[in-house]
Amino acid sequence: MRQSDLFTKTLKESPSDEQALNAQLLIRAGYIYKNMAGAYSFLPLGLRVINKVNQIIREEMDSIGGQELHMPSLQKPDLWQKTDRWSDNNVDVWFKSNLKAGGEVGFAWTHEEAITDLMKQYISSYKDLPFFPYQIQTKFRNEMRAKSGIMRTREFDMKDLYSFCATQEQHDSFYNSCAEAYMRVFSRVGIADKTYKTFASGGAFTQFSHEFQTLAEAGEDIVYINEEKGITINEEVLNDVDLQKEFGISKEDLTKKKSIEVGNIFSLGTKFSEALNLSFTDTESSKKPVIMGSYGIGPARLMGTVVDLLSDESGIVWPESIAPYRVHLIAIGEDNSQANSLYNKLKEQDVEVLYDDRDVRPGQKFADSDLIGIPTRVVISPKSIEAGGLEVKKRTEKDAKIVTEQELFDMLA
RNA sequence: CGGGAUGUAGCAUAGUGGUAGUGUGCUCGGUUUGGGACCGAGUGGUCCGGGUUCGAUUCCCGGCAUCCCGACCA
Repeated sequence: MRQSDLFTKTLKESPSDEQALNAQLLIRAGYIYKNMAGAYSFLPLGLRVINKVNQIIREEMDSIGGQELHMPSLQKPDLWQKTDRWSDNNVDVWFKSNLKAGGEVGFAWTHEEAITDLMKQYISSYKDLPFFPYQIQTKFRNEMRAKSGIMRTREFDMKDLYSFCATQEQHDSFYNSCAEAYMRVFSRVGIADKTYKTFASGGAFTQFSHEFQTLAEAGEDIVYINEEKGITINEEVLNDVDLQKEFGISKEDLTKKKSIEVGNIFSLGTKFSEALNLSFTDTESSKKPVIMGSYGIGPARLMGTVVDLLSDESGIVWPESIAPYRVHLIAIGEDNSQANSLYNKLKEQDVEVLYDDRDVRPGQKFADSDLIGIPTRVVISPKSIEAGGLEVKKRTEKDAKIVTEQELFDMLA
C-alpha cells in the first residue's frame, strides 16, 4: 500500500478526551476513531491488526477442534427468561429494544442461551459430542462507564467458544487444552511473558474459573502472584480459605499486581443445558444434560494490551505477528524510481509493505514510521545508495544497518 | 448510579459582558530536504435550548456530550 493512498492521518497531539495510552497512540497513529464513549471505528490500519489477531485466534481454536459459526446479536427474551438472565435486576448490561412488529428484543452481551438453544436441534446422542463451536461476533454491553480506551467499550467483538461434552472427563480435557491454546494465542501476539493463568471467581456455576491476566499498570484488575509456585490469584477470590489451603500459601507469599483480563475460561456445568433442556442419550440409553463451558477472548482488548505493553516514547511497537504491515519502506530524495522498483519487488514476493512515497520531509516520515510501529523500516535514499544499498532498522532497535537488496529479501524470507 | 471536572477551528490551547487570539493541520507561492524545516499569503471556531442584558463565547437555569474517582463489570 502506498502511504499517499492510505486512508489515515497521524496526529502530533492526542485528543484531550483520551487518557488511556492505547487509545492515544492508536488514534494518533490513525488506527482507530472514537465515534462515542465506548464505541470505536477501526480504520484500515487498525482493521488489518484486528484481522490478524482474529486469524491467530481462529488458528488456535481450530487446532483444538473448534468450528467457527456466527450467531445473531438480536436475542429473544423467552430464552433468557428461562435462565433468569433477562431481567435488568439480574443483568445490568443489557441493551434492549422493541420490535415494530411487537415484542422486545435484546442485543446479545454473551451467547450461552443462543448457542444452547441452537444445539438442541443438533445434539441428541453421545455420538454428537463433544462439539466446540465458536464465533467472533459483536457483543453489546451497556456499561455504566466505558473507559480505558478500547479496553472497556459498549460494543466490541468477542471470540466466544462454547464446549458441549458428554462427560466431566471430556470437559476437563477440553478445558485444559483450551487453556493451552489461549497461552499460545498470547504467546503469538507477544504478551505471553506477562500473562498468567489466574484463579478467579466461578460465579454461580463452579467454584473457580480461570482468567488470563496480563500484568500492566493500565490494568483494571488486581492479581496476587507467586512466580516460584506458578500461582496467580485474582483479588476477588484471594480470601477464599480453601484456595489458600489447597496451595499451601498465604497472602504474604504473594505479590500484588495490576493486570488486564485478556481472556477467560469457564466451566458451566449443566446450568444452561438443564435450564434450556439440552440433553443427550448416553451409551446406556439414559438421558443426560450436556456439560458445558464457555471461553472468551476480546481481540480489541488484546490489541490494546499489546499497544500498552510494547509501545515506547516514539509510538507503537508491533510484534511481527499482528503488525498491519511487515515492512515500512521509506523513500527519501527527489528520485523515487529505485524505491518504486523495490516496492514492486516486495509486492511480487508477497511481502506486506507500506510504502511512504509521500512528498514530505524525511523527519516527518521517520516520526510517522515510529508512531505507526511497523516492525521493519527500510529506507532508500541517495545516502543509503551511496553506502551500498538499503538502510534497514527494526522498530525495536536503535541503529540501522546497510544491506543489499538480496540481503533484505533473505531477511524477509 | 454517587462524586468531581470540562465543552472555543480537524487537533491542542489562550482570552473576554462589546470585531475571538496562538500553535498545529489544511490550501497557495517561494526557499529547503536524514528526525515532525523556514518565510509569506490564505482557510477555518465559541456544544444545544432558554433566561438576564442595549449587547452573552463569557453570567444564570436546563439539556446533551466527554473525561476522571467510586460503585458496577456472569
